[in-house]
Amino acid sequence: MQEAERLINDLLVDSFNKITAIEKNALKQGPLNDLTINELHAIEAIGTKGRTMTETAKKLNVTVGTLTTMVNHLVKKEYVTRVSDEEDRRIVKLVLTKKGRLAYKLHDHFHYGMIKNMLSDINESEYEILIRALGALDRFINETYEKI
Amino acid sequence: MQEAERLINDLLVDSFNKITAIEKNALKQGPLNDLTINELHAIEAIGTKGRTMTETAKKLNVTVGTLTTMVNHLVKKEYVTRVSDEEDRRIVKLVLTKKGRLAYKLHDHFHYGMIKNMLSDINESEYEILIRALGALDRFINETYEKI
DNA sequence: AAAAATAGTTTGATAATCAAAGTATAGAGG
DNA sequence: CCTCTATACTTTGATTATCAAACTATTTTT
Repeated sequence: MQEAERLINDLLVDSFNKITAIEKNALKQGPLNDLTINELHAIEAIGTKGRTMTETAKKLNVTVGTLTTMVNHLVKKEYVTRVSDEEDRRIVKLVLTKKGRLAYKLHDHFHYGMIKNMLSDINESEYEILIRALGALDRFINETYEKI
Repeated sequence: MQEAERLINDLLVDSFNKITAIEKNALKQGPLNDLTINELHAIEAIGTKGRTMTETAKKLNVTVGTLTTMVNHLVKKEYVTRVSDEEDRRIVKLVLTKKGRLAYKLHDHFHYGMIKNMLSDINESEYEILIRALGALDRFINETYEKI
């Protein structure tokens, strides 16, 4: 690998691993310690507006079957409810309970702190450029991703 | 979360999720399809120079016990050998076999292609800002990580 | 020499995951 | 309106990933 590419690659891989570790640790210490990291990510994926099983599974990159068991746990722990669609009764909409929305907010806050720190070196006017750079990354990834 | 921070956060989270999915898929299709994604990452962590159990486990953010079972599989599949240290016989050094080094190279190549493509859409000024942002992210992450 | 520390492994339990089969509902074509 | 096909989800059976705690072997400290 070339020098610059290797640097960026290693920064990304290493950062990602460490973010996961930090997140896991924060979870274990904090008030949401009855959740696993994957369950928390499921809550994140369901979001404040709710999502169907298929949508959520796609966002998490797991099969719908895998999501079913995760949702079973989340329902038992009272973070999520299943609401069946009146129009099309095959569809299950996942909705966060009050407890679920609180978990969402706490996790959101955690991420916000991380990003704010990350951006502390970058001034207001450079935001736009960074967003453009990340947008390019996102476009490339989506292109590749859609081919899967 | 503020607007800009949320956007950057979502772009990053989404990108990482998709990179993982792309990687998993590439693995399943390619010549290394007897490896799971975690085993491949273990090979990546062991690296060309080899690493002890403790070092490797730390790099992967798993317990040494978890790593033991992964290494058992990798030894059975002939990607890794255990070499015990002559000086201190408690220490096990993990070393890639020829097959393991090939897997390492292939995975490395895959990452390189991804990063190269990702950067091809990004112009000079964006590139610089991206590196600064990643550097800041890395510093912040390491600071936080060390406290765990 | 005994005690404490360190490096790994094993064990027992739980969580994560998938592919494939199964259930229920909706839509399309005759 | 019936049948066939497609879609949305759940269940099942199996494998993999993971941890904490107990255990083994070796080294270091006292």
